[in-house]
Amino acid sequence: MRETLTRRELDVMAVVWELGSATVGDVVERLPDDLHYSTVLTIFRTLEGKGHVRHEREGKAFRYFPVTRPEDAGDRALKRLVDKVFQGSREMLVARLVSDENIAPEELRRIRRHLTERLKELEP
Amino acid sequence: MRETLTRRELDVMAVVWELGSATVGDVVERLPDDLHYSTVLTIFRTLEGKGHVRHEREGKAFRYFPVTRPEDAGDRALKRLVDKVFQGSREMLVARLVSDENIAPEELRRIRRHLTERLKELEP
DNA sequence: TACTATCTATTACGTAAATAATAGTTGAGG
DNA sequence: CCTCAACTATTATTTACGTAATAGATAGTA
Repeated sequence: MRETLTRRELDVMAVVWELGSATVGDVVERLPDDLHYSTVLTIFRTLEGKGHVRHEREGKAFRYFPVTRPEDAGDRALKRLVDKVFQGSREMLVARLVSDENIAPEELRRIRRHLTERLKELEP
Repeated sequence: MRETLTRRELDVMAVVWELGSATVGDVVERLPDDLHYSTVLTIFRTLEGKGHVRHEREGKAFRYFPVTRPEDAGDRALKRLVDKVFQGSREMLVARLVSDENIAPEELRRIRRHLTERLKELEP
């Protein structure tokens, strides 16, 4: 249940998370590089084996539901990124994250507001 | 030159970035799981093939220098993370990033300050 | 200059990942 | 109730990763 996702598996999970649940067909439709139906099915079975999704029958097809939340995968990836790429500095990471020329000021403000809230939690 | 890094390659690049440059020995020393000398050498050759490092002779050994910067790898990883895991929301990413119980308030303030600076750049 | 410790180069091998062909199953419409 | 399109199950192939053994080169030192 705590197994790491490969690139392709992440692609599929992204769709499942976004839609809330998904069939093989849903995923095939959405992924840009068009994979064979059976390819996606194989990936789903792997994901199920790893405990990231479960399925229910729906007509003759399977519908897959997420078991792990995106946050779980995200936390691990973020930790790795901070450690290996940004030399342990969360600040450096955020700096890069907002270095995009096209970021909306409103988005920056929202993020800043969130930090303020978080500060209040830590220092009541 | 724009090729993606595998886990192991990232481990090695992390050392190169941190030290500014590194020999095979440097890397073997620092990586926790002790890899064989020739293993690390192989990884360096792959990295060189992908354009992430170059080398100069130093005595009889090679010294490897980074060609790509951590920011480059970081930007790609962040984009992927935002898109696939955090459904396009940078805010959600930051929220997770600072959800750590042990984060220092001072660090939060530094990040917030940075956002303020960035806002000034965008809205002079 | 010959020896030896330390490097690089070459080659190999097991495992995991990615992809898909093909065989078997199912359910809805004629 | 039979058929066929749409699914799942099984099996296979190719490529990428990770790791290392071994062979060949090099440079400092006795």
